[in-house]
Amino acid sequence: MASIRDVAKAAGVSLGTVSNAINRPEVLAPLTLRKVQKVIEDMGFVPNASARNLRAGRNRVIGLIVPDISNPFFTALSMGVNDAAFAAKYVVILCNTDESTDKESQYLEVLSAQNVEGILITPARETIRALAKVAEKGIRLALVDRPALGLQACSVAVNDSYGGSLALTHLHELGHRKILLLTGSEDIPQVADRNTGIRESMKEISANQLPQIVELRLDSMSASNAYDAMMKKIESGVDFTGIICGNDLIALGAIRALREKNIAVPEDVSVIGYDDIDFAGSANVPLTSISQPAYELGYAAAELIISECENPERHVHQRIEFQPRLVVRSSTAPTKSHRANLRIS
Amino acid sequence: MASIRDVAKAAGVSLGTVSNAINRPEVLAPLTLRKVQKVIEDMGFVPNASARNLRAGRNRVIGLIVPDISNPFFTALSMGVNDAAFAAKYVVILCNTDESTDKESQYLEVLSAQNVEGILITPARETIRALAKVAEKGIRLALVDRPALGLQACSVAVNDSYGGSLALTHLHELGHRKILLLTGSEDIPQVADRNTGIRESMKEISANQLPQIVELRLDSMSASNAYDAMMKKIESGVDFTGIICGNDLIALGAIRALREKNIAVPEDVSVIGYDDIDFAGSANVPLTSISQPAYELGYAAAELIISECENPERHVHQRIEFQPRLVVRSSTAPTKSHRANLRIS
DNA sequence: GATTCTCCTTGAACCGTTTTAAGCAGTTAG
DNA sequence: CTAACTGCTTAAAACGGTTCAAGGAGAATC
Repeated sequence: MASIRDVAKAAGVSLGTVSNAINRPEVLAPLTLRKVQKVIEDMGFVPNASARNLRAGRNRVIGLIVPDISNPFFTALSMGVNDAAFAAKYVVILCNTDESTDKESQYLEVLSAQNVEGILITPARETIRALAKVAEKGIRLALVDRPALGLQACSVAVNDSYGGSLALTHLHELGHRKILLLTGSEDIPQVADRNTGIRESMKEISANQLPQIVELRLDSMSASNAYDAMMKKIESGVDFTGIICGNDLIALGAIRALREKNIAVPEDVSVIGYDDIDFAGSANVPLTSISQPAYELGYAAAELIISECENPERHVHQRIEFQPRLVVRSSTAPTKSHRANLRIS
Repeated sequence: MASIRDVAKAAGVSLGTVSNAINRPEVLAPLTLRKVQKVIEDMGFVPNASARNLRAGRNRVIGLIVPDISNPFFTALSMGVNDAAFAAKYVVILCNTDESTDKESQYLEVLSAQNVEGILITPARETIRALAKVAEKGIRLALVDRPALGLQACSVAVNDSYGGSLALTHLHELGHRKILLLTGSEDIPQVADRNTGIRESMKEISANQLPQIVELRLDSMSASNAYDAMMKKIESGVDFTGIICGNDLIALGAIRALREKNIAVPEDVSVIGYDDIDFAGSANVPLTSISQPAYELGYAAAELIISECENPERHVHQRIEFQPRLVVRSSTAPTKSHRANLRIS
């Protein structure tokens, strides 16, 4: 491996001059510059990042910690992060926690040992303490899809409360009065926020139209888990006409269970997902969902943290909020009685 | 940020002793060891990875370069890599090339500047030269889903030729004699290998049953691209009863186009995908597909390269090959004439 | 009591950069 | 003619670890 010394020797200049050729070409005499550049080119010299980082205290690496990369929402998000990082010549270490707080804190430690410049994280649960510890070490943080809750950090999020409200309002307008909420643990802030949104929009509904809501919490927000839970639920009776799901994967799992039990979607039961993943449109029953700009979320978050890294003193923490959007497809429909009512009126 | 010198001073020992406490605890007197460990604990000291790497030439980082992380096949693969790396206390830098050779070589350079210990790559096209250059710099390589072609490197792959053969044989057995091959550029080795497999199994078919194959090559193996191409193709006439797709996303895009043109799948046209992504089962028309053990592929590849990094002298390059598997769902069916024949006989 | 052996600990060299103060040659100003 | 300045280049000091030869203190051997 060629080092800067080898280049210097080959070019007949001092090592400092080579360094200048790389980092501050403007201070060199044009002739020297060209000579050195040629040698660099010829030898295929690439500066050693570790040495560089050691000296400069920077390494152009950021970490991204997500709960489940196989969830297309996070895949899209991570692509946004990667692209923004690439554009700024940064590199991303991807960490997948499987929604385990244990793995999350282990990754936090690994990343801090790696001396990454910043960490983008979608905390699985309440892990403020572990985060605060990392922040103490001078590693910059940005929270993705989650408010900064007292931490000195940027955050990028989707207005989940509004998203929950969108879902409920949609089902309500279609006449649904018995709604199943199929979601994850309330420890997950997004889940909690959406529930808040749902409750808030309940307040705006007149008492005689008030829907009744039953909650079913899943340990893990995966399709297979949702399928299992749903199968059980159906066996113990279908006392709902609409389902609001914590994400699209849950919705897909639920729909699979409903179909197997010969319950038609959306004729018998309407299902609404969340995230609007790429597949939502080409699913079995094309999914009505709440669309979140996942890629943009990731891109914005990466830009934020990189700008903080590049310019720490000028940086002010900020919160960027994206608005979710209702995408109506075929998995939701008016209830039978609602259709009848419409016909009458 | 505390350095090893601060720890040494606080513990009243030399800096070398602290280093030993961290890396070779067995050489220290138990008393000294405990004393130093306590100080490390108290100060929350974390060794600087750059300095460590600079000196030791190791950093427990590997790079993973994939053409399209939003493709669930690669998402699963990357989870396998991540999990294997995590288990070995390694960390993964994920690079997504969008199938661009340009981006690929840029990432190769970035990773080599970062001094990663190894690179796992699924080359988008023929990029042996760029790879050889990296290998020259002493960075270990392993090829994923692709043979090592003359490079001194491990490789992990699925028997693509057999996969192609599976697909063709399946359609052939269902009576299909006019088959559309909807795939990516033949520059992509996987594509080429599957085509080879298809050709080989053609040889085993008696001449009077020989299917006729038309190829349609896509620039990019995405659903939307397949949709567009398929729409055009249909408009110029449907002279096929079966489609073999380069991957499941292509299959989904194609099916969407077929449905929009009121061509029933599988009644009018059978479609077979490749990869058997999670979503294949809950698609619009549950997809018949060739299943590849993506997660295992990634896991095996990461284990291979990590073992090479840990034990370079004892390591011998090897090639692990997984076998694909046909998963029959609802997107393929016998042709009408084949059904008639069956009834007669 | 001197010599050898063990077991720990230490000091110093080194990894490959960036950075800064100093040096040098030629120009300009006084 | 000297002094100050300009424009480049250079040597040397970090950065924070790892590693290894060498040293020191006891214990064991002769």
